[in-house]
Amino acid sequence: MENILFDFMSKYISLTEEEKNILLSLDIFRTVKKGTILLKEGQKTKESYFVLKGCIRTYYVIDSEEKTTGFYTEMEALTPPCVVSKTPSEYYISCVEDSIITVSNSDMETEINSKFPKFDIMCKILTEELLAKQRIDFDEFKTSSPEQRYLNLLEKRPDLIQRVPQYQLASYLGIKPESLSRVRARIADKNKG
Amino acid sequence: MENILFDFMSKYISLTEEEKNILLSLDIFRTVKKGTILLKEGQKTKESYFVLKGCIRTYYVIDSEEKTTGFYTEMEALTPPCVVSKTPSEYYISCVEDSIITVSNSDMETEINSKFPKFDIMCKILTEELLAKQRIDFDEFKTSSPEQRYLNLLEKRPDLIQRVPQYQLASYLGIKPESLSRVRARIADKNKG
DNA sequence: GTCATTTCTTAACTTAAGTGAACGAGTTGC
DNA sequence: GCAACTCGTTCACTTAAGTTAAGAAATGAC
Repeated sequence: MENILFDFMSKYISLTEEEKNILLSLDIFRTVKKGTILLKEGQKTKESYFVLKGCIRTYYVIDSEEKTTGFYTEMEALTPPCVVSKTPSEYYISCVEDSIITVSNSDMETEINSKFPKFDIMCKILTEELLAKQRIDFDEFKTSSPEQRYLNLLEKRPDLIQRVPQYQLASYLGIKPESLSRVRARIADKNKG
Repeated sequence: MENILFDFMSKYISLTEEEKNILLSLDIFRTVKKGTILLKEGQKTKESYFVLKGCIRTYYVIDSEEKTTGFYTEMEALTPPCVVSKTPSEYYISCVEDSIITVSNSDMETEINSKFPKFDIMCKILTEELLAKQRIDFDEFKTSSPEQRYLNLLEKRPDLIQRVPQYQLASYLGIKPESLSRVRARIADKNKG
């Protein structure tokens, strides 16, 4: 379990055994059951998450309807905007599957960053990469139709379509579940002839 | 002109006269005419932009149609994703209005950051804030209809609707110019009675 | 296993966005 | 001034998404 995290980190920085031990002593690993709610709307938190195994999602409740806006799977990190803005959360975070994650809080990160410049450098690189990736995702979303977005997802994250309920995928694609059903039917038709 | 930048920076860090002079010596200020293209598709660059006055936009050309995905106005910074990924740019950047901007390259930033830890801290805060803000913008986009998105823009960036051509706003809202015309007509109707 | 609940699909209908074309207002160039 | 262009709007028509409702399929609880 720990090795998954260290392997990931080794892509960005090299870690000594001592540094690894300090990370381990922080007791950040958690196993969470499917359906567990990690964060609720209105709640304040300083916690960030990193998914080692499984899948978590972010969703809003608008007019008593769930609107899923993000899925985080293996090797993906999530720092809720409310941690940065220091305001109550606008959305929920819950586990789509039984998952293994790390949970760290921002005070803890500040302390580690000051002790280990390496760690700080890694965070900076990760944040910049994430910003660029998210910018591109948003651009793709804006410039394509629901059907194109579904096909795009099928190509880039085919696993999501298998492991996540359709109604959650629908709002992730910016449409209603009924529309997603039709999109899928339309595509299946085309592939037949 | 310089003071606009220093005032902005002073919200995050305090600068000595010496530090200000070093920044000035880098010769990063540019005035650019409306229509100037700062970056072309396929081009490689290490440049980041910060708008002191005016407006620049990012757009893709897809099937020989412009798709505008972002506008950057006073006190907004833009580091193209291609600078982070070190690949050719997927989009264009051009000036919507005569503008005053700063142009800095990533080597320069690396050097300043290593000399002035303060600057590095500011960059980190800015990047994290931007990531959170962008995440929320994307979520709002996904969870709302074209009409709601237009109303949202009217509330949050009313200036944009005045200073930017409608056809550029349309793709920014994820729709065609004809649809934006209808949305506007619909809203005007509602306000009459 | 059965029952209850949740999730997915289908259908009929409504509403809005995409498409192709035309028109007028406003610019720009010469 | 006039022609050429750009831009925004409108229209008629097509296509697709939203809505409401019903039922089938899958899942979970016991």
